[in-house]
Amino acid sequence: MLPHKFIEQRLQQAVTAVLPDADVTAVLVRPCPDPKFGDYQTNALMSLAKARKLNPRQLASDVVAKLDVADACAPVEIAGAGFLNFRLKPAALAQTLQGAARGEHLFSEPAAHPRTVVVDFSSPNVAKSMHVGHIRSTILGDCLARTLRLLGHRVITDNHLGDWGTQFGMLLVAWKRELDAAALKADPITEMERLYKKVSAECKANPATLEAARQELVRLQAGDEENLRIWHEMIALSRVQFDTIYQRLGVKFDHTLGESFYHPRLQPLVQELCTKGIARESEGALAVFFEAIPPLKEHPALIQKSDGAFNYTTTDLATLMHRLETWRPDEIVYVTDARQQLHFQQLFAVFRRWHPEAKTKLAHVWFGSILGEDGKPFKTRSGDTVKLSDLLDEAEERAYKVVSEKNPEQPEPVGREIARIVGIAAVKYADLLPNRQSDYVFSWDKLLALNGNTAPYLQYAYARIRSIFRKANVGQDVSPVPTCELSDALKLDAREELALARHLLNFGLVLEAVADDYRPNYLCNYLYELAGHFTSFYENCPVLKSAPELRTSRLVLCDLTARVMKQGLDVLGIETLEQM
RNA sequence: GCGCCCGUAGCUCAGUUGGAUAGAGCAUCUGCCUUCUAAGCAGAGGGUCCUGGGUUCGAGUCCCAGCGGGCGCGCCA
Repeated sequence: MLPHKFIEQRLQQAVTAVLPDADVTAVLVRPCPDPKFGDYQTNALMSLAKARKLNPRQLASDVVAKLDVADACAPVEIAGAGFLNFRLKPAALAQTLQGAARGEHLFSEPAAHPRTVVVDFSSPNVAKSMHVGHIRSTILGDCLARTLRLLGHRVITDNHLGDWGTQFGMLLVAWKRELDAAALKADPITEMERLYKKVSAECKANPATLEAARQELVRLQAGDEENLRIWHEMIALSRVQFDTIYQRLGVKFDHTLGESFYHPRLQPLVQELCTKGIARESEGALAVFFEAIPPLKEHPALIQKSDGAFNYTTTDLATLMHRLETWRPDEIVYVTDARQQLHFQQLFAVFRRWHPEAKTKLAHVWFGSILGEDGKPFKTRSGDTVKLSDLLDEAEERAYKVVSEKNPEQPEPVGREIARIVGIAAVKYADLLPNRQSDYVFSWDKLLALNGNTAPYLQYAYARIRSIFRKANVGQDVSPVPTCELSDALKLDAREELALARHLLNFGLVLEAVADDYRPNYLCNYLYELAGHFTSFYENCPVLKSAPELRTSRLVLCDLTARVMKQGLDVLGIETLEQM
């Protein structure tokens, strides 16, 4: 068991011994903010004492009297207003590191109670190009899925494609009237976007075109053969584009069930909501009202439009039901931008009223916008949305410039491959580093900066470690992370060694925090600190030139750092490089 | 009008159940490459955490009011 878990368990037992009816789930152990206090601390006793009007220092000393952590810690210290400070015994620290070096763990433990979690993210629209608006959902969602998987949960990723709706009526009109077959063949998305742009302008100007679009949509929904064929073709062409992007990003989905998949379920669903008295007629449409929920009182959810068509609340309800029936998840996570908060509040509220018995946790994980350097929504110079493929191309191109400047003698193909990995990593990292709820300003210079909290910096730290192993002649180059020989005792004496070692132990804690709060930026910051601790160690503690025993000990530390860095970056969806 | 979010160093941003002396990068300044990749390290300066109240042992974090900004608010998704 990892030390902090051990301490936490013993601490909770001690608290229970002193206060048998206390809820100990919030009695947690955290790393100390300053190493001078120790390795771990708890401040839970102070809030516990406050809630019960006890003297916090007295409670702390009562708990300490019942607390036995001597296996792992030096005597526990009561500090300040009632903190408990824990200091790991050197043997406990070394033992944990050695367990990791033997491959028994990598500073995290599988969840005690694995859950089934559906993660819904990305969701691009058919016949349109993926653009910057999809990048955060895609990258965040993928990262959360990876984190949950690493922690031992059963994760199902589902890409809810926008493949149904009014836009297809318009597209069908334009497709039939003025499709440029050659252009379609050359660049399908651009042609479909051209068609859509043209016809949607026409619809605004000319009611007859709008009516024609409506009729095409009705025919499509009624199963008209030609319309279905065209629609299928649009989906197939779009998915080629999506798959290309996902491949570049290293993102995979277990399922891609578009909106159209749920179409047959919508009518019965609406029927049921009406029969159960949950939905009712309002201004010609069918709506669910939330009189009992103050924030939603003024915001009923429409589930059928006055023209009889369904909207996205209806589809999302059907999707939700399908997921419950198919996968029986404990939790469903929706990764979308902030503007959809009201929608998800409504969706969840309808569902709770419909199925009050359901225990499934529903989480809307929302994020802010990507802004240009002018502080306005990120656009190209000409004012168009930035295509994701262009963005990734530019990232790789800019990364190549940096790479070849740093390493001019590198053969071009090698440089290109490094640039690909660095460029994609930089874009992803820039997206994961800010608190997801804040808007962030997209800046190439910051993204690809070689110093500061960026992907290249982390990758560089990793590459430096790997370089040590090449020079050390331990392990083979084919194995990205060789296991090095272990001595029985790690020698952790230098300040830099201890700081690095202690930081390694916190990896699992951070992963859990990421999963609990859906915030990958915690992991970004952890890895940045890890890289910082490592480079300090690297500057001050020679590895290869040290005496044999110390050399081995330091190689172990290097190896563990590399493994955590690689695993951490992998969770962020970022590849590592053996050489930069 | 109502709701959600934001306001932290010159700039861009972190800030884990409220917790110990508010952090990082950039920019400015000072050192460090015959030594495992200097894409680096060590150090310095720089703060009314928007304002004003409140809660309490303790508030950047919670509550109330105000100011400034972004977004959303029935038939788009």
